[in-house]
Amino acid sequence: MNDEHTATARLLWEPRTTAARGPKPTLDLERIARAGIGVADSEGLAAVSMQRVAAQLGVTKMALYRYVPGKAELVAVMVETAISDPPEPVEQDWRGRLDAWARALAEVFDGHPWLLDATIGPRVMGPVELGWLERAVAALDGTGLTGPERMDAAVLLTGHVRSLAQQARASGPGAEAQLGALLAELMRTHGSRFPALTAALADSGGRDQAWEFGLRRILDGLAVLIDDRA
Amino acid sequence: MNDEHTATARLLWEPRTTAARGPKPTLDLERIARAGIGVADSEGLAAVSMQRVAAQLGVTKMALYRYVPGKAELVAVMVETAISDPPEPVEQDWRGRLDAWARALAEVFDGHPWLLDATIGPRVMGPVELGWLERAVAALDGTGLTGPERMDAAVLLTGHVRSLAQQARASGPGAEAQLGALLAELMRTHGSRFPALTAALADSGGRDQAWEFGLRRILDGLAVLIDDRA
DNA sequence: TAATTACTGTGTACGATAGACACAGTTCGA
DNA sequence: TCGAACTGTGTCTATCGTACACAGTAATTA
Repeated sequence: MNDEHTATARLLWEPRTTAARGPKPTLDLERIARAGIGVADSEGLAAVSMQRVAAQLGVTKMALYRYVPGKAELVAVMVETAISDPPEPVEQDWRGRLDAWARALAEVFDGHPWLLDATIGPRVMGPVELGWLERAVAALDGTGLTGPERMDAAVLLTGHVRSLAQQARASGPGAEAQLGALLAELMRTHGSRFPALTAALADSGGRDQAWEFGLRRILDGLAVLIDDRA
Repeated sequence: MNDEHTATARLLWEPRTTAARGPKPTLDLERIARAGIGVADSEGLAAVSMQRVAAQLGVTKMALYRYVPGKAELVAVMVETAISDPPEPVEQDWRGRLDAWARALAEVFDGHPWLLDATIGPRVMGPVELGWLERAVAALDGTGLTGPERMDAAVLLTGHVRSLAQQARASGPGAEAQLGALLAELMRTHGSRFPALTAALADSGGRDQAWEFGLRRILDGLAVLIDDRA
């Protein structure tokens, strides 16, 4: 029962207790998290090591273990810190609210691409992350959807944002753009094995609409259900 | 230019050349990949190390480097091998085809949960993986959608499948189910900060419909667009 | 047949990683 | 004033990916 998940939960949810005795701590959890975020932002999550973060703060790596049980928990705190608070709900209908929510979430992933790596797999959500979910569910209040349906809609939207953020990272600026050239090369050589793909890539009217396209489809699909309920 | 991505591309796309001279190889790429898949299936991607895979095959870890340039490429081959070929397209309308496609893809992720970890981030797709994309795009032939739109729809659907597979892993059977208990505990303590979530979880009619819910919403959204075109 | 050449798997070595543990210095409460 | 609680540090181990030299093997060539 007392495994790593509960340790993470305690770290993310329980209030920090200040030590009564002993020397003043040089650091605090927030500063450590920010240092880690700095490294991850500029060099990726793989570059985040205890050594690296500690060096950034002018301390030995072992000092960090006074604040964090292990690296996994450090990353969890980094995630919770990097996700800024969800935006204030806009005064519109459910569609406008969800639209704004999705765009704000996309901005978070855009600012910290490593969040995609750090938030994969089963894990404990912190209060800030749960706050985002709360906002999405709240945005659907008064639509006639049941509780589980509102949850499912939020999950669906989150999935789209994540998926497109990942896509953006692969085809975005920087050295990764070379991946596109590689794919083009492969399609030129083996294109005959993928006729539908070749055709689809050929008539490229306006590109990079995947984000708007998916968002509109999802909201349209929700609208069908909501209208049906009314 | 000659970086790791091109090495992966060569490994995945170019035909294997057999050595003219020298001792008979004890292994082949396929066996190595299967060994890695076996480890990943039972103990997760984190348990896949060169040592572990080599031991599984009765060889030293260094022997693997005769077949694979490095671990990253090994994982790429594992991915390409674990994703079985896409299913034969069913004889139905676009909606039936996409529906079947999505369910088949979900089964792949269900059988190899580590694929979620291994397919994150910018990377080179192999022929099998690209074959899946091809099938999804082909399923939308004759719908009046443009090429890019068909691509975007495929990406949207893939994102949903991935997202829900991840969700399933977190709340699925096994020791991870404890995460749900942890979340419930947190909601009991801090529930007042998340009123909409609390309400949504309270009136839980039928649970675990997120997969069907999302799929239906996406297909409905696509239907709106397709009908609009006609 | 003998020598050459290309390829195989192995053993050793190195740097980087996460983390356990003992220790000395620091601060507050008794 | 003394001891308890806490701090950051130095040392140590196990594990990881991988570079490199080496000896054995099989086909090609002389």
